[in-house]
Amino acid sequence: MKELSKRFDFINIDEKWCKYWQENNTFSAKANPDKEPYTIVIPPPNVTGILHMGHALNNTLQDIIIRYKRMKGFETLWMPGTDHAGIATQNVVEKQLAKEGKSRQDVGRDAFLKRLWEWKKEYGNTIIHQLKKLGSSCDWQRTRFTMDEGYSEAVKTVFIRLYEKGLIYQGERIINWCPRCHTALSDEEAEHQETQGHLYHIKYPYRDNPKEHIIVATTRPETMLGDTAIAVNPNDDRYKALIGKKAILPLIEREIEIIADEFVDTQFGTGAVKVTPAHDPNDFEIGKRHDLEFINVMHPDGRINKLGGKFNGLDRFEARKLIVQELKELDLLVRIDTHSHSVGHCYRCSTVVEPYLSRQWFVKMKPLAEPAIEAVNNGKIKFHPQRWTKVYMNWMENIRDWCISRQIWWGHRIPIWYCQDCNEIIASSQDPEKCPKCSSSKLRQDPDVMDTWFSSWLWPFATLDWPQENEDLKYFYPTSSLFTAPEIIFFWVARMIMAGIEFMGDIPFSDVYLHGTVRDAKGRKMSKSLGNALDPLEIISEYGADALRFSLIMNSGQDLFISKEKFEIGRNFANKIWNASRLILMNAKEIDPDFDLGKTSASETVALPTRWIIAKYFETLKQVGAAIEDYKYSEAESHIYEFFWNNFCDWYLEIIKDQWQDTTVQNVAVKILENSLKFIHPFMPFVTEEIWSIIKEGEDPLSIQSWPKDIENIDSAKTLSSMQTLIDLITSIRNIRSQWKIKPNEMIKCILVTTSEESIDLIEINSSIIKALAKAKSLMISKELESAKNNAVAVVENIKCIVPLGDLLDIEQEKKKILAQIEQQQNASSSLSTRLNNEKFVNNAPAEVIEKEKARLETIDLNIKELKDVISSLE
RNA sequence: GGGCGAUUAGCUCAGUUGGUUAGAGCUCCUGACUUACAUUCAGGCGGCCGAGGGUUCGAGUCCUUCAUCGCCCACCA
Repeated sequence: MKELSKRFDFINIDEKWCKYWQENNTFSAKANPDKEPYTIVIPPPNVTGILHMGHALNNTLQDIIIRYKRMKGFETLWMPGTDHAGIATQNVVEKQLAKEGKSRQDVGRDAFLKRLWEWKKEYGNTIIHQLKKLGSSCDWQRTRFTMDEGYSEAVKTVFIRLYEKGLIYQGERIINWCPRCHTALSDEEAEHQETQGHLYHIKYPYRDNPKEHIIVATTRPETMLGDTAIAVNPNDDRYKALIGKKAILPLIEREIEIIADEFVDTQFGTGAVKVTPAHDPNDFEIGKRHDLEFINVMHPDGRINKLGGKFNGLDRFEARKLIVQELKELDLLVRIDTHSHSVGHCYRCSTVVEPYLSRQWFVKMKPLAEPAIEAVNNGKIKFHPQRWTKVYMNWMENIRDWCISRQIWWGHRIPIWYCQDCNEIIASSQDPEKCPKCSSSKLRQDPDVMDTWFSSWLWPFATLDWPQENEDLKYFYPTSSLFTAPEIIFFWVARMIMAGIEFMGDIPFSDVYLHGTVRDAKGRKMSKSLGNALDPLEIISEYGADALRFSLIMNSGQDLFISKEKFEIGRNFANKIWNASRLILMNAKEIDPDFDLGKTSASETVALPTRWIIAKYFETLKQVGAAIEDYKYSEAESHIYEFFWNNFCDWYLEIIKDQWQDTTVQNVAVKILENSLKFIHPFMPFVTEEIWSIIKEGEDPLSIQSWPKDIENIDSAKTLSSMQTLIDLITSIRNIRSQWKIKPNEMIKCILVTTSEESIDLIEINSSIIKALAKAKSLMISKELESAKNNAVAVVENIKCIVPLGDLLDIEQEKKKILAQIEQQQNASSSLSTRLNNEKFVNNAPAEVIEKEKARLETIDLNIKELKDVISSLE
């Protein structure tokens, strides 16, 4: 067997295996009738994306389960890909153009799109490369993009089907408009932030009595240019008499009516509201109810248009300033209150969103939502942790129609054409040549593209070439589980469920795992603008990909609070694995490839520590498997960490340190190492793959090895408890040694207080034994407790306490300590016996609890007796 | 305003259906250069389990009220 290098060189090892897995297509998946499929689709990162901690966490989780299932014998497909991310991507290229002093309109749609595709070709794979560095075991040959040709086919097909079903309609609405991106945003895309603004109180004079006025309050004075009414609550006594009266809109001098509407809150502001139906969603509703005029005073870029009179051409915020100033001069401004309210911001560029009247395409969601609610209600789809079910339900039950048109160029174009001659609307998945009604060839395609999510919601089946039918689609759909962040339950998860049921007739996945948000140590979201983002790639180069993965998962209960030091735990653990392997490889020379751990553990002739570590190993194997199946990854890691480090390295490898000549010991160490590598592999693929390749030179890579076999009913209770006794014994001896700073070469005397008749033995422990103890656990070299009899210490299985004597011991102080202990134990004893004499307890508590309590009482009483003996012996 | 979650050691978190003396890791402190590993080893300190009330033989765990924090949704003229 080869040896391991002294240093764990993760940089080269990461790179080596990353390359190997790709060149050999280790993770390619095919429909295979002999195996059960296990499929995951990646939440497609934005094509503009660069790897951040959220991706790292998300993909590590997926990789753990997919590697685990692969080793468990499933035909695993992890489908990778990227999302075309409409606005984000368009932004990137628009920025490029801006540097050249051009806008997208300057270059024109076709040329602009061409540049976008060029950009995509050049830079669009960045995130994919980064995901590979993480160790993600995707089937990379299948990498898909939401604007692939076939994928576009799926998007169009879906649009047409919904259109023909009557679920797609066009309508005028106040939508969230980003004046910078020039596009509509869905409600989910408008991020509301609490903002310190102002509430302006403005006088609107009455037409018939210009000296009197009604005062309205507004946060956006510039919208007054489009006011077409003033509304008051019909039950508001202050204003009842005014209903139906006319007022004059200042600055514009338009005559507007005072109307009554229940919507108005009498408590807020002045109780009178200016109504701007074209610029506010509520006013829009009021406008419809009262049949008001809709006056749009703004250009799509946020500048005031010619309906704004002399403010024509000014930016909305510029106009606000001027309007306020002018009102002041006219003595129409009563006062300005500071007012905190939440303002929508574009989720892409953070520009303040403008509620804007425009014509958009919508999908009716209710009919799609119903079966999707049912699928979760009847348990076909499960959320982990379960509490997210409520969040999903809450949204689905109050679902609103989905605005799917976007006024940008990068995306799937809406497959709708308008006939210039007869105004017919044509929906078609093929580009139509003439109007089916009037045969005119003057057709114009709708300029808008679809919301990016309108393609992502098809991801689980469109990536498998739907609407084409093929073997892969049949075999791998529905997928198994989905891993994503809770933020996109509405955007994506819910919509995928609806699409899956609607178009495939089956749910898209059965389990949804929602992981936490990665935050910095102070609990803030990691973001570039805050400058608190930790770059996963930096961590990879500094600590290794395995360290990144292991540490992230270790912290992944709920939200993760991450700082750089947290990655040390993973780095240290990888290093530990490396060094333990190195030690074993240096010493194990006679290896039997068919060595059977199960049989060895059952053999009484095998030394206790060996039987113990085997039992621990099987216990851990079970725990790790169960935890993964149960989506409890950090728990799985704790079991691994505890076993490998605290049991295997700290105890077993120490115990066998001078027994390497024993072939059983060699084989056990190697076998346990090999199998541990297997169950560590999903968490830390690189270091385990490397060590495996050295131990098992010439064999298949670890990634496609099978998961270790479990054995049923290993009876290890006795082994575990004997070993525990031994560990306790050694630990207490060690403690005493360190407590009184006894040096190994000193002769000391100890009293061993035992439960045997001799009760108190004065035993001399010579320096060689102390030295042995100091060498950590060497007592256990002896195969059995009995055979260690001559060693004087291990003779006594029931040692309760050990008290050293001699010059080093302050007897008075020791006595005090023991007396305190006695008191404590006596208290425990009396409260316990009260409890055991309580009828209700005896009648109600389960038998085993009572037994335990009785045993505990006995032990305590025994302890008291022994402590008293110690006291008397000291005197 | 509606919903969800959290509160356990200085910090970050575990803690099964209520059942021994509430556990880890990090930090801090004390020791050890023991040839796989100082990215190490052996120890120690540190807890009225957010507050009050209730159910129970028994509550970190169940119920209730309150407090503080976080997240999501809606509204905010």
